[in-house]
Amino acid sequence: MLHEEVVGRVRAMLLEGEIPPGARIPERDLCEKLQISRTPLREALKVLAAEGLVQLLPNRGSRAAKLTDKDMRDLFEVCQGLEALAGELACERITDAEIAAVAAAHAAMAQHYQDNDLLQYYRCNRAIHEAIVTAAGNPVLSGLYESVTARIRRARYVTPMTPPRWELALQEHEAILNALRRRDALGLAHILRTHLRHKREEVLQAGFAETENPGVARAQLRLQA
Amino acid sequence: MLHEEVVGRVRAMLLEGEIPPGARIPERDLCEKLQISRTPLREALKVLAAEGLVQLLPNRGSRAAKLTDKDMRDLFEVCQGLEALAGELACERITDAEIAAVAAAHAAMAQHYQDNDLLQYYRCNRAIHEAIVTAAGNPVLSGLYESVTARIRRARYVTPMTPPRWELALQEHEAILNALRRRDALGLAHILRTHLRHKREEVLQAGFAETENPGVARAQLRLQA
DNA sequence: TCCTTTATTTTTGAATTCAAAATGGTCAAT
DNA sequence: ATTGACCATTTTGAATTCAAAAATAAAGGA
Repeated sequence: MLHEEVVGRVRAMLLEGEIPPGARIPERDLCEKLQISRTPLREALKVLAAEGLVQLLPNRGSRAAKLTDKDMRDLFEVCQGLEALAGELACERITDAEIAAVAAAHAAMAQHYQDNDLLQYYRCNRAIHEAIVTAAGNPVLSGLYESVTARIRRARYVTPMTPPRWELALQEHEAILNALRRRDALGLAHILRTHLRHKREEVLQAGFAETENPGVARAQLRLQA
Repeated sequence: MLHEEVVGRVRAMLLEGEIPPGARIPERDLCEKLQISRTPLREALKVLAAEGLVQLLPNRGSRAAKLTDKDMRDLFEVCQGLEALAGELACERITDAEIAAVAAAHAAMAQHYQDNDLLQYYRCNRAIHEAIVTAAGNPVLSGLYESVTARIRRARYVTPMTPPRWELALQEHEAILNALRRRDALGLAHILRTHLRHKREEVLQAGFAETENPGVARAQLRLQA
């Protein structure tokens, strides 16, 4: 179905930053680029607006949602709560095979840490957290988590990780893995909460939200190109 | 804007049960009823599908989502987690005025309990929980909570409350209020979790009412004929 | 020169139209 | 009588069209 396809493509463009936060989205241009008519695109925009990725302005079109500092804090809080919940549920339901998968991802991540490969490290990190959420066996939870993390990821293109922070993160991950192995629900929930609080502090401290307009100007240019 | 209006109207129809779970939604009929063209209605249906209230079948139209037992359990689990998070946050941020409001609602609820007025009791109950979520001061959280509770509410039109259950619920609410007054975040989170687990047991045990699916009904009729 | 006002163009919101897929019904064949 | 193929009708998916609102450009006056 075309509709689903379009939602996916546009969502990807938003998450990849191809359409930067705050950028206006001229329907006609996007239609041309995607080779579709306006009808399915507009449907997709409404859906993405409901997801919080797009902002609709009455009679003035839509723009990519721009997150304020407060929005970011809120998203992190919720993400934290969802992960803690996922951890608790995962402890009840996770299989040995799934734990092994998490352990493998953790090992790979540690290796990337040694190699100082930040990008690959992030990939593994995300895989671990997603594996835990999946292990919770709750599609509703998975859906909300996906939605929230997508919005967060979109805002921070790059997080500068100081060495001590990085080391701490790794230690926390080790603790997470151990709690999972012990199937210690409360312990895991607690670790996940502090782990994410640390990440939040990192991101918020870095100051992701530039309120200047040059970014918007660039957005228009890139979209036309 | 028409689009928002339509989403709201159709969502209400779904939540009120005017469109029962599992029912097919013929676009043309609904357009006629709402006096609009198909375009805005279809946009609305896509949004509601993203919210989980409507199910889209490729080339076969849409139907009101029908929740399975598992879906219900998942929703409750998430709702539980969200409320616990809201409670923790509320303890940090709630004002004395807001606490007073919760206390008032609680008192009213206790009165309705005395009067055996289940409907009004539910109204107050919901108001209390929503007040706590609001007091968390996190719009992202509020949005997700709203979405999840809406889906839950849709499934259970009526929950048969046995007297002992009801009494227990009231006691738990008393404990919730006290924890709020003490601003005891961990305590409140714990109480909210058990409180909602009890409610979930109630609902799941009752076997939430399944309204008849027209398609199924017709199939059965033809079989008998 | 700058601001206000008006006309033109562009863009959005929603209805209509068109094509494709599915549904329902009829009729022949076994 | 039941099954299966074929055609008509309905319904959906997406493009196009039309109207209204906003943005832009232009002209006139202080």
